[in-house]
Amino acid sequence: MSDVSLSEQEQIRRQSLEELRKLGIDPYPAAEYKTNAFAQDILDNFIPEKNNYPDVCLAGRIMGRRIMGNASFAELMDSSGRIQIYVRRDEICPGEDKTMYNTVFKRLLDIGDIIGVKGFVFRTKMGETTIHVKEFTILSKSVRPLPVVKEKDGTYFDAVRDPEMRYRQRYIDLIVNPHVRDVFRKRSLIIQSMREFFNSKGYLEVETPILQPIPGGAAARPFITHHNTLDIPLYLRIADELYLKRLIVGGFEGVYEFAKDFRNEGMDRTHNPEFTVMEIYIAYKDYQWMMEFTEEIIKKVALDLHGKTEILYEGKTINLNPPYKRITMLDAIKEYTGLDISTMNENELRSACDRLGIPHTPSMGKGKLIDNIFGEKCQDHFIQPTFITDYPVETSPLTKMHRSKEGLTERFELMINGKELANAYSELNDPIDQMDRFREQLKLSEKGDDEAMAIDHDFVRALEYGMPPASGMGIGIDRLTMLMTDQPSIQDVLLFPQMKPENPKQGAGSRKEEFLECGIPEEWIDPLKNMGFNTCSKLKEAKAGKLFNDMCSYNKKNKLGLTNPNPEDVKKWIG
RNA sequence: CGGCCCGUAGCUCAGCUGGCAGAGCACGUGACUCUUAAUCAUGGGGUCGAGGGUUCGAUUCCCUCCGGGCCGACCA
Repeated sequence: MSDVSLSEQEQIRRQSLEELRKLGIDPYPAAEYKTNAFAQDILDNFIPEKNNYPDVCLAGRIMGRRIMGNASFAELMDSSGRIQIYVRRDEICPGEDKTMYNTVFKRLLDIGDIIGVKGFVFRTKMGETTIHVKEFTILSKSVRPLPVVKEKDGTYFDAVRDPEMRYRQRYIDLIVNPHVRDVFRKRSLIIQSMREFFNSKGYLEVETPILQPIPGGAAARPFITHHNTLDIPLYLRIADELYLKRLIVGGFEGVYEFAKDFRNEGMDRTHNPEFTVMEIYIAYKDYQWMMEFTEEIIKKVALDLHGKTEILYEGKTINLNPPYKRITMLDAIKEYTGLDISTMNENELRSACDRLGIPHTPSMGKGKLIDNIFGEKCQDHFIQPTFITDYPVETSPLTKMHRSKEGLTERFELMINGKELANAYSELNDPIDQMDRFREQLKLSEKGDDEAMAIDHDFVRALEYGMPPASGMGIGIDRLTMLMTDQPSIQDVLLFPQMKPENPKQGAGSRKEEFLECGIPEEWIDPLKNMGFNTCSKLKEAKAGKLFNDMCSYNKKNKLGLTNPNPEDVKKWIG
């Protein structure tokens, strides 16, 4: 019984599956398979003179085969890497019955199957460390052919590069592009390195709500959802800042969270709707202290990952060794535009934007205009790590006013490779000022800024009880990972980046019942769909004679063994 | 949201100004007991992203749609 919607290769593999079962071999055994070695360990540590791997057992996926008759080589890939195995007929099958080799190994196994092998390690004439297999076990049969990627001297042939396949079917990407697994191991290491550092300082890792009644802590459009029992809207968090600061009010010295945040905005090379941010808040510190702390974090991550602070990103050498350059936002603008905007009012800023050719809208306040000038004219210049400090109050509603500079706040962003990597402040802990700032946001919102923050009354209430002076900082983990692993796109550092839903290969088509109502035998429904008649109405457009002929030849060609319809019935279906 | 490019066998990709849909790998069959992008022989495999239009004839030209990429806009 063959299914014509499957490709030839898939059908053959399903047949192999049946043959294995007939031979009494379970293609998906339940039992634990105890291994005692990994491929990479063997490759690294095997010494032929010592014969130090006389009895190994390992499991993995078959990635390539070279069958020469009564002996074969194959590539086995486990979580650590690839190793060659050597299988000889008369050792797999010591007796008269050569089925295990001739039939099972040579014919019924395929690239992609997962097997376990037992044997000893040796080195071939060609000098390759290889497992001489004495016994193998099928652990999982693959019924869908894997893309075959071959490699010689570091050059890959037919590598899967199609981004759509790589991101939609990440499992394939991980199987056939070994360096991809490395990227995600490094991502894990980065997080581990930071967590270690924070824990060593005694800071507490916490978890705060993802579903929030008021999405606060950042300027962004949220995702909205609905809670049925409470019958209220809830928002997926855009930041965890306001909750973490409540915990500082609560008396913790330092709290941090690796948080998934969600922003309902555009997607591109550096933006995914859900992304990971590490936010940390520490009592009795200010943003000056936080700059040094941030330098330490970045340096430690670089050292833990690469053993050095010089990294290469898109061909550019970036030195992450502190101290990093510091420049105020106003000085940066002065340096790259020649304009001193420190005394300009909103109208003067608008004409400055016009002169610089920077677009702006009436809904933009003073802060956004300054931010725009910086973003357009300055940001790209900061390739080496640079702290941009002292942001205008209008774009920093949660930041303490600058201790000495009017209209500015104690805030910095860390720029690396022209991109914002971290954002930090001396946290605003004056509840009256905070309430005023929220009200300013409300005005912006009325002006048409749909990203202005909503007032979080409970957060203000918390501040009213008194929050110690504190400094907080957020690092984009995805962007940090891109930087540290030299990946060009955020999709390359997210295991499952957001994609539009995939188109079903052939539209849903009419339901089975509709075909049955037309009088079409059940066994013919799928074949008809495969012939292109997805819907009953489409079928009715066909000519009866041609349809009858097509069905008979389709039946014959695909060896379906169905009863051919008779021409009279076909006429009736079409009506 | 706009501009440019892409979608052909399981995978990587050819396919010219419109004329029977191709290659390599993979797969099937046969040979081969240290190969390594194994080799040799031989065979099968396609809704050319979907729908419509022009045409005697469309993978090719035109339109619409779907999916993807790059650049820009919006946005951190």
